[in-house]
Amino acid sequence: MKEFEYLLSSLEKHMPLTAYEKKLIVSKLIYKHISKREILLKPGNVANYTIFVNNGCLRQYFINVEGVEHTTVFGVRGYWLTDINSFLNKCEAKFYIETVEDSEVILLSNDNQAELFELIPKLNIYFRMIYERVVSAKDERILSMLCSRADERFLQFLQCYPNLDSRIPQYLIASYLGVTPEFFSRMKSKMAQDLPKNKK
Amino acid sequence: MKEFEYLLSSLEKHMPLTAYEKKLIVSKLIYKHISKREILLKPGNVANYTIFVNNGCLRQYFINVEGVEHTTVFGVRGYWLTDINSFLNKCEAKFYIETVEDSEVILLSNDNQAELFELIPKLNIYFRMIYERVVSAKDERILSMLCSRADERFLQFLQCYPNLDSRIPQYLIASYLGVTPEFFSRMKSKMAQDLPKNKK
DNA sequence: TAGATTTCTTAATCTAGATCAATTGTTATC
DNA sequence: GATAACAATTGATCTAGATTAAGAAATCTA
Repeated sequence: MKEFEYLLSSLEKHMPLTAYEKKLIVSKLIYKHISKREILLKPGNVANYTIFVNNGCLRQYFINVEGVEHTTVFGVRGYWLTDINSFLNKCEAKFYIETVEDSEVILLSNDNQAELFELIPKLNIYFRMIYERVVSAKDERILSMLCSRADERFLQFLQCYPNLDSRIPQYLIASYLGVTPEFFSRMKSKMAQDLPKNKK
Repeated sequence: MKEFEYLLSSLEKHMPLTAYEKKLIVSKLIYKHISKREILLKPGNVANYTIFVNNGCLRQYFINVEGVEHTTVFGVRGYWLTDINSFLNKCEAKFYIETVEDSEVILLSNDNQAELFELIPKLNIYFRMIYERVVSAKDERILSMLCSRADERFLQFLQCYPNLDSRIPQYLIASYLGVTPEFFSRMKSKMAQDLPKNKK
C-alpha cells in the first residue's frame, strides 16, 4: 500500500476518500519499477494505460519522417502521462513514451479507469481538475513556442522542471526546446558567457 | 430556450439530462450577441467566465513586450474558451479574448459552474471529457510547432479549422502560425505556385 | 464616391537556428 | 583498462523566416 501513498495523497488533495474507496482504487492499479530507456508506448500500439509517475522521469516524444525526435513533455513525480488521443479513442498512438531514468510508475488501464468512474463518480472531479491544469500548462508551452526565442524557452524549461536539466542528457532538452543539440550547446555556452555581464 | 439548444445537445452527447437539469443549467447561463472586435477578456482582469461559442468566431491571444500579437487558439462553434489559469485561480489573466466576427456566445461564470458541479455532479464527466479533448488538440499544436515548418502548419490549420481561412484576415492566421504577415503572404503565393506542379 | 483606414503584397537585407563535418569528452561493456 | 558506443563541442556554411520600407488592394465611413 505504501507504494500508492503519494498518488492517494494527490487524490485526497482534491477530495476526501474513504478507506474502502482507497482500497478499491488501489486494486485497479499496477505498480511498476522500470529501468532507464524502457519504452512504455510505441506508435502503432494502443495506449491502454495512463501512467502516473511516482518517481523518476519519463518523456513523451514523436519521431518525424526524417527520424528526428521531438519531446512534447517530460513526466516527473506527480505527473500523469499518456498518448491521450490513443487512450481515449483506442486508436493507434503517435507518440512514444519512454523512461529517461530508472523510474517507478503506476499504471491505470482504460477499462479500470472507466470502472472507477462508475464506482467512484467523484473521481471525475479529480481528473477534471488534473486536465484543467494540464490545459493551462500546455497553453504556456504553446505561447512559449509561438513567441519566445530558444534561450528564453530554456529559462522557462528550467522554471517548469526545476533541477531536471542536471538529471537528463542535454540533447533531450534540445529536443524539448525545438532546437538541434549543436545549437543548444552553443546557446548554453553563450548564455553562461553573457550571465556575468548581466550581473554587473 | 432555443438559444441554448446547441450547447444542451453537446452536453447530451456525453450524458442524459432530465428536463429539470436542463432548466437548471440554462438558468445559470448568459446568452450574448457580440459584434466583431469586441474584447471579452483583457490581461490584468480576472477571467470570471468560461465562454461557449454558439456562433461566429473568437480568438485568444497574447501581446508580448514588443507589442506583437500571438494567437494561441481560435474558438468556433462548439468550442469552450477562457484564460484557464485565471479562471481556475481567480488570478490576473495574461491572454486577451476577442471576437473575430459577429458572434453569439454563452457565458458560464466560475461561481455558477461551481454551483452546477454541486447540483449536477455528472457535469464533471462532461467537462472532464471536454478537457481530455482539449489536451489532445493542444498536444497536436505543440507537436506542430515543434516539428513542422510554417507551410505545413498552415495546412494543419486548414484541417483543424475548415473554411475559417476565408472568414478571417490573414494576419490573424499568420499570428496563429507564428510567422509575420509578410512572410505568410509570400508563403501563400509560393504554395499556390507550387500546387500545380505537385498535381502533375 | 472620395478619402481614410486597414489589410495585403513585394523587394532588399538581416539573423536565429539548421546542417554537415570533424574533434573531443564521457559512459558502457567485455 | 582498452575499445566501442554515445554525448557534447566547435567551426563553416546554408536557409527559413524576420525586419524594414514602400506601394497596392481592399474595406470602411462619411
